Amino acid sequence: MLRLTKRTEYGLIALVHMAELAEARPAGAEDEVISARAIGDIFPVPKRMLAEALKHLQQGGILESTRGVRGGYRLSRPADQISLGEIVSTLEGPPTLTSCAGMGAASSDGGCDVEPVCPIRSPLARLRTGIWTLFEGVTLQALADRSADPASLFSATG
Amino acid sequence: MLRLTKRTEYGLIALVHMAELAEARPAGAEDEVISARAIGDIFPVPKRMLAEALKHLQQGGILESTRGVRGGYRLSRPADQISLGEIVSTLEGPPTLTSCAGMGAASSDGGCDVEPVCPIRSPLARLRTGIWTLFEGVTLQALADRSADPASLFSATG
DNA sequence: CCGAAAGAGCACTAAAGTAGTGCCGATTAA
DNA sequence: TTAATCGGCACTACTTTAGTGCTCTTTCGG
Repeated sequence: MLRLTKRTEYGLIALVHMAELAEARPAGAEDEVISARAIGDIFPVPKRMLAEALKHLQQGGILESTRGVRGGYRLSRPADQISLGEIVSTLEGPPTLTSCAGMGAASSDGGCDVEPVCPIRSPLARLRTGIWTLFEGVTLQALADRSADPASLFSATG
Repeated sequence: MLRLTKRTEYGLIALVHMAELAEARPAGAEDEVISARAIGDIFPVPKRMLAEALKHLQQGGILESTRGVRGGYRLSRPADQISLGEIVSTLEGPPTLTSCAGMGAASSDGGCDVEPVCPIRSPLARLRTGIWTLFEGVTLQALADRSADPASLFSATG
């Protein structure tokens, strides 16, 4: 029922924490990293799941990793250039809303029987775009800025 | 991953169809009903699932039912007074986005361990409100009006 | 009264998705 | 060399979802 997965939650928690770290960091220390273990010590979440989320975020280009002792992760870009849409899309795929989302009209995709007469396909696709726009309009920076006016979460749509 | 259930899809298909029927109906025939079987004959969906969805919609006050031979369902209100939010909420509960949504700060709800230090609870709650606002802003009328300007799906936010 | 059509309720199975864990390999600083 | 760390594969258990079966109740029409 329109719920994010735990892996996404854990990834978001870690990302917000990393954004806050980056904010507080002195100039010249931009390449400082934090390990999955260190994050797991701060937040009471299953460490392995957290590591899974971080791995996916690295694969998606949101995090950069350094291996070996004193290795860890850091944001690949400033937090205001990372959208919630990109994060969610990386961790669990784009929101589909319906099972037929993303399918062409071709039947070769093994898709929806209703498609030829479906009265909701098109409007729901538009709704999905609306939701997606919300996600794209929220930056990691906005998520991490806890002192901000609640209304400022959405950069564009307000 | 942010997907509606099949039951919700089937319910929406039926509702849109019923809205179109109501639109085309002559004055004085407002209490005309359509049976679950008849809808299932039109759209290639599992008839029992469709019936489940209609039953829930009746329980939620969106549909009215007439039992017995020549019984069936009809919208309990004009289509422009039924929001997508109400429909989705009836068929699968309100969107929660996170597992901790809707929980108070009390620990008695068996809730989230992270809550005391969770950095994403509050912003995600706001995001959830944003999504919910989208759903509330779409009426069954707008869903059913296929000739309309695509931009008019959302009555308020545009 | 009887039978058929229709909704209402309950319970069940099977498939899919999610949460979480185990294990081991590769890399790198000390 | 060792230990910390990321990286990849696979596996189990649990929950949700999809779909079906059966029976009861209501109501129209004969």
